[in-house]
Amino acid sequence: MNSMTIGKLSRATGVKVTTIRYYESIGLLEEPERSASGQRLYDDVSVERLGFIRHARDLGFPVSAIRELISLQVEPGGDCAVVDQIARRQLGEVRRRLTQLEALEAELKRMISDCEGGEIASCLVLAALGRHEHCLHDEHAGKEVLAARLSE
Amino acid sequence: MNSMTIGKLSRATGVKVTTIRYYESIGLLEEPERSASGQRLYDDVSVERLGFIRHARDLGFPVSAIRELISLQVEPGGDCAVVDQIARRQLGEVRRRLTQLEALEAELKRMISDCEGGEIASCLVLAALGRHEHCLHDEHAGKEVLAARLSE
DNA sequence: CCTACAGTCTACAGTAGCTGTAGACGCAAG
DNA sequence: CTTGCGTCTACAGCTACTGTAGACTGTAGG
Repeated sequence: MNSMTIGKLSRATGVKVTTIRYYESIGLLEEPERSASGQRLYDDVSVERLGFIRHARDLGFPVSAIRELISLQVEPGGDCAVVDQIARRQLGEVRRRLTQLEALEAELKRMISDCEGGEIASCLVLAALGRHEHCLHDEHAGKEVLAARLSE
Repeated sequence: MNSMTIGKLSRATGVKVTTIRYYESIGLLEEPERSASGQRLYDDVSVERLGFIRHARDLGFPVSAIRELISLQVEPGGDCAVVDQIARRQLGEVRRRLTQLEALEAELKRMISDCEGGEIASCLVLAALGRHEHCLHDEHAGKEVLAARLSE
């Protein structure tokens, strides 16, 4: 018998118990069997599925994309191009963030190296944060990429 | 007279009206004067302050850090080291994310280039997502950096 | 068999950093 | 005077979870 409780599934996949229940609640994982007392019972297939979800999440795929990937997985006769497109979109996203972060790293590095210590009144980090008109977000720079929020 | 409504402040700084009100509600911006009819009235100093906040947010500083920076700004006799430390912490964060994203980019690129089209049943992107045991999150890799969520 | 304790259950609130909505009021131009 | 945008408050919603409360279950030791 290959049935396990939610805790074992959690340890097997590295996904927290609460997160597993959350995935079930939003329909990413289908509802599992229950024991007589109502505890969720999973099997090896569940480990596979949750591993897939976790890996996709770790790669930064949003839940909506994962939902799409799962629905595609279910009909194995379909065209691979859709999957490819989702992966490419994700790669584009990752590259966009990389570009942003590289710019941020450069500016932070510059700010910090300019700051030679001393009193706050003359702190160059604070000054740099104030000098917003010459930095990333110049209204006329036309680089929308940089204007996008980091956390997006 | 240099007084402006919230809409003008929004246009002057590139911060949305709703976001300005949100910043006020969480105490990042102090409550402004009001007109007789209750509309918020700002001045050039407000533009400075909001610009500072926006720039710091764009650099990825969390609101809590910005709050700290503002409170430091208010007492100009203090030591610059605290500011420096916040900036360095932020730089560390940015670099951590850069490392993660570079790894993700590599894996996504590999996944996509492996996929030569065809049917979903044999799609290598989906297969790669399933093959979680050999990828970023190998339990024994010991690289916690890579295990951290992208969206953090 | 009893007790202790870890594990599980549901349901709901909280997190960050906003965005969107509803419905009422303000203000300037035609 | 009306049109239409701007502003107001208050609250719900977003993503992807995390944390909490309070009750129940399962198991190992004594």
